[in-house]
Amino acid sequence: MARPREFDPEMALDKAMTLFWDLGYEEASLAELLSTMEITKGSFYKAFQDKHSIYLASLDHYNDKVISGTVAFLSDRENGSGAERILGLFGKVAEAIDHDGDRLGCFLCNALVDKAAAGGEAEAKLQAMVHRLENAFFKALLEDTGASEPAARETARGILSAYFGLRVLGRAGLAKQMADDCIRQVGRLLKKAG
Amino acid sequence: MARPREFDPEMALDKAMTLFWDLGYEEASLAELLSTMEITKGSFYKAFQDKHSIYLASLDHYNDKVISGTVAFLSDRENGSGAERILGLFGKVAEAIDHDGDRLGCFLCNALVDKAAAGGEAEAKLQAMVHRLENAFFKALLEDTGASEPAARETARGILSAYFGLRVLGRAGLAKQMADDCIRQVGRLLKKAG
DNA sequence: AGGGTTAGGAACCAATCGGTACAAAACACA
DNA sequence: TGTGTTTTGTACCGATTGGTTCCTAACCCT
Repeated sequence: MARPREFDPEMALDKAMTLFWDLGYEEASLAELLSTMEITKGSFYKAFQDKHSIYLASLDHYNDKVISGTVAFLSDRENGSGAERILGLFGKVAEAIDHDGDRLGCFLCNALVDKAAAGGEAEAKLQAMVHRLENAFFKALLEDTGASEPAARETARGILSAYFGLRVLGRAGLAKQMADDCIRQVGRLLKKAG
Repeated sequence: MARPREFDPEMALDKAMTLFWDLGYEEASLAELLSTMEITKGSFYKAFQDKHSIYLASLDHYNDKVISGTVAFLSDRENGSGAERILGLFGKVAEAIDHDGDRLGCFLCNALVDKAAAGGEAEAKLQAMVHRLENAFFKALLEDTGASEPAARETARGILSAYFGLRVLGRAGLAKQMADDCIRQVGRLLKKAG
């Protein structure tokens, strides 16, 4: 019935997400977005409302892809006990850092700090993602130890903050030296109080 | 010998620092800088080289004022044992968050994530500040327990990541609910392995 | 009081910002 | 083969970006 679009919207969104992830909201200019998405302005504004809208869409995309993947990993009993899964997640992060030299960090963590995103819809999305992560830690902790719910909740939050801290250090380029030590400390939190 | 300047350069720098702290590098526009510093363009470019230079100066200023204050607090035996001082620091952070509703977070932490600052001189300054903090934790830990240096180093890094994580959560507006739990977990890290 | 020197402030700058308008192009369907 | 519909690309928009110029104002010192 009409001219078909020449690009895959999801692929384009994925590229946009990566750019926001790397640069933050303001620093990712429209021009850079267009070039990395490999579309032109016309297509951009037709497919995605405007810059702010595609930023929100990028947050959702991150939630759907990355956070969901992380939560799934933390929930999957095939990855070992709850504590093993949590340590496994940290191990994967550390590996990405000093194997692939990852300096992107975590989009969620970066966006939490990014003031341009703050307020309104974005903040609500971010907080929802944080709670998803927290609950994934919480459930993993509850599962393999007989810990009380309040104790597991507390530990989950401690691990959550250690997680964000590690991602900050990773982005700063310092985690290569520190990641292993940080993870061993997370391991201590997992021992018998979890 | 000449016309005296009508503003206090250190006060102005302090204002600039706070704006960068709150908004990040890009988001803090020159216009906003000028209005919060209460000077005009002429004075600005005469006293401080350009935007990037005053950003670097702001980082130094933060190091001199805030980081130094934190390190001093962590070193001062009048604030209790090493572990008590560390918990005291976290307590102060938590108090700022749910008493004054602090959403600024930590400039160091924010800047570590801010890509606009990344690379070159800024990154070196940031890493130096991180190491100052790490060493302050390390020394506090070494002091009151008879822990080995490697063990204290490891714990210091775990605490460092928990610290940054808490600051991220604080900036996200989530620490009000989580701060106490996070701190109790830090307390666990301080027990006998520190 | 006057000269030397510096700060202050406004006018101006090109470049870039995000966003819009609109015509040409490419398809589906009749 | 049109015809209607949607995508695509480009030209254009005002606003704002960081930065420079340059004249005037204000001061210290002799």
